[in-house]
Parts: sequence; structure tokens; C-alpha cells
Amino acid sequence: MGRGKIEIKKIENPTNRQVTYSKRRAGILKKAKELTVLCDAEVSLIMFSSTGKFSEYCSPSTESKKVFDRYQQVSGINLWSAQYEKLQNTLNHLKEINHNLKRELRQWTGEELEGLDIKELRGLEQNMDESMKLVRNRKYHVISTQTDTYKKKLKNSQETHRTLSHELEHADEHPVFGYADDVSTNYESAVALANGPSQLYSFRIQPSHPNLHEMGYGSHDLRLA
Amino acid sequence: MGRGKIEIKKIENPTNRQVTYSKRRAGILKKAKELTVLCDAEVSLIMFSSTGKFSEYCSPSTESKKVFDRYQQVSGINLWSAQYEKLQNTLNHLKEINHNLKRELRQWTGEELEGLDIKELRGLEQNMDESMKLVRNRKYHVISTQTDTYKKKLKNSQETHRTLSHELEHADEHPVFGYADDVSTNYESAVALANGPSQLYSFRIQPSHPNLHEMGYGSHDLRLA
DNA sequence: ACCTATTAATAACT
DNA sequence: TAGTTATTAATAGGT
Repeated sequence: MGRGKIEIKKIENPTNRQVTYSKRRAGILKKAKELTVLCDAEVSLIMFSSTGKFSEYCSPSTESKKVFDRYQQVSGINLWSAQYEKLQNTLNHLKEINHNLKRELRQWTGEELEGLDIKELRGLEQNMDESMKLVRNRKYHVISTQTDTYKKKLKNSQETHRTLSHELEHADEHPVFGYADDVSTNYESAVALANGPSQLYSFRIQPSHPNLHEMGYGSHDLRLA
Repeated sequence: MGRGKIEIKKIENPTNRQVTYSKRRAGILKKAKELTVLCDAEVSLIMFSSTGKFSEYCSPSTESKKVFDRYQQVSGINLWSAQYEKLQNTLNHLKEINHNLKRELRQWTGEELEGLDIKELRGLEQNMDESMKLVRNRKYHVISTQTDTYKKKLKNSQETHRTLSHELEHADEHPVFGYADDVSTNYESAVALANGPSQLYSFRIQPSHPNLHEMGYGSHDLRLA
């Protein structure tokens, strides 16, 4: 259908190739449109020229995506399932791990002991005992560290106080009002901190045994969806 | 291009429509092939007839999937990201939950106490104390239940024994050898079970404090990925 | 499915 | 890239 018959093989002249591509592209697009209208068909046509130029046609009232979905259904080819299934598997795996973690935690909080026999209960009890020791040790360590810190602060304050008092004795006229007062306030609070951990450490978070999802002892918020 | 010119609008006669679809489908497929060969283009053509019949053409050396991927790149339309992203989000969420659960568990097992201050440590300690009580109560409950069971078994055995002994006294000739022995064996083991929980319950699973991932107190395997 | 009159597409040229 | 036209190709309607 032209001034001469042509062989169906790659057109080597790039210019001719491009021209032919443009014309035939228009032709096939027209054909696609006609097909959808005449025959009430659903058509998706995607073309890339050898230079990478992209054209598409998609029957009205759909999108390419939907045609692809349908294509997928009919052809049985999974277009994106490779990635998708992998994710899905990972997800299920994570869910299982999660479930186990939660169950284990519930056992540690004494909420789900029904399924355990004596052997398991004894094991759990002993593990708790060991954990308790670790927690106590840690607590005492933190307390003593903090106490040391306060002692040092106290020492510093005392020294500062002494130095300042000494300076005050030898000072010229016009002492700054309130200056000594400030120092003594610091001094007192430092002493209080060093001597009185009792009220600091007597904090109790939950009146009754807390639910797993609300235990939050302190600022470590472990809210768990 | 036929015996008469036709209007481009839906062919109402279903038979005609189907015939025309077949003919034009062949035509457009041929055009698509010619385009790929002549112009070295990449083409994907998907068609569904009004009756749902599916045809496709895809340029050789590719698959529809690849064309779609390329289409996606060029058009900027994300074909499957909606689903994908949703999954990805769920996944990340689960991972976070998981991470938190693991941390919490490690705190319960005394493995990760460094980040906790005194307030939190005290809270944890008290929670552990409460859990411990729950576990102990449960343990005692299980023990007493089991003891009761053994007592009942013992009672039954005694009764059986008595009945059998009685029958034996009044029996005619030819007593069955070993019969009484069997009974006494059962009797003894029942007594042992009822009186001696000590060796039964002294089971110790791990010699030292167990790692979280290998604690497994008994058959409840909580291996965690 | 096949036939073929007729229209539509397009190759070569401008 | 766009227009022209001779020529081939596609196909509508009939068999």
C-alpha cells in the first residue's frame, strides 16, 4: 500500500525508519481506537520507537493499569507478585515472631501461665529470680553511682561556700545583696540530694499489676500497637 | 475499505461485531508485528473483545511485563505501588513493634538495663515481684491439682487392691501368677508420686542465666527468628 | 472460512 | 515534519 511494495524487515535508513514509524504508529493507533468503538473492546497499546519515544493508547473508560490487571488474571502471569509475595512472606514471618514475643512477654508478666506445666513454671520462676537479681544489682549500682555524684557535688558546694565566705570576710565595701543567700540555697539542696535518696527512689508506677500494653515503667514508652 | 464505507460506532449486531472484531484484530496484530520489524520498535498490544476473549501481542525479545515496567517508568504512573507501599508500611510498623517487644523482653530477662534510671528499675523490680507471685501461685495450684489426682489414683489403687485381695481369698484353684505383684507395683508408684514431688519438680533447665533466644523452659519453643 | 468490490493505509516523493 | 498521490493492504458485506 504505497508507491511500491516493501519487504517486512528492519528499515536500515534511520530517517526512513523514523518516518515510517510515525506514519504507522498513527495508523495502528487509529485502528486501535476503531476497534474499541466498533467492537466494544478493551484495548491497551504501548509502543516504544527505536529511539525510545513512547506512545500509548488505552480504550476509554479504563486505564492501562486495569487492562494490565485483567491481562494478569487471564494470562496467569504474575506481573508484580515476585516482589509482592516476598513481602507478604516476610510480613507473615514477622507476625509469627510478634505473636511468640507477645506470648513470652505475657508469661513473664504472669498473664498467660495456663499452658505451662510444672517443669516450665519452675524454669520460668528461676529465670525470673535471676532477672530479679540482675535488676536489683543494677539498681544498687545506679543508686551508688548517683549517691557518689551527689557527694561530690556536696563537696564542691561546701568548698565553694568556704571560698566565698572567706572572700566575703576580706571584701571591701558594697557587698552584692542576695549573693550569700543564693549560695546557701544551693548548699542546702545539694545536701538534701546527697542524704535523701529515700523519697527520690520510692516511686511506684502502677498500683496493681500492670497490663502488658500499659506497663510503661517510666519514660520508656513501649506502647505496642 | 470494504464493500461500503462504515461509520465508526458500535456495531449493534453481536454476530457482525464478533466477525468484525476477529478480522480487525488480525489486522491490528499484523500491523503491530510489522511495526516492530520495520521500525525496530517495542510494542505491547492487549485486547479484550466484548465477549471477554483475550489476545495479546508483544514484540519479540521482551515480555509484556518488561514493557509494562518501561511504561511505568516513562509514564510516571505507579502500577502497583499502592498495594506495595501499603505492605511496606505495615512491614515497617511490625518491625518497630517487634523491636520494642524484644527490648522489653530483654529488660525482663535483665539483659538490657543500662538505659533505665532508678525509677524505672524500681518499677521493673516491682513488676517482676508481682509476676513472680503469680507464677508461684500458679505453680502451687498445678502442684496441688496434680497431687490431688495422684491421691485419687492412689485411693483407686488401694480399693482395687482390696477388692482383688478379697476376691483372691474367696477364689477357687489356679490363681494367675504375677497378678498380685502387678497390683502392688502400681500401688507403690502411685504412693511415690503422691508423696514425692521433690524429685519431680527439682528440674533445672539452664545451668546459668539463659539467653533470650535459647531460654526455652520446656517444650514451649519460642525461637525468635 | 472465502471472495472481492471498495475503502483505507501508506511508500515514495516533494 | 507535513502534504500529495500512486499503489498496496485491509476489510465489509456477501457467499
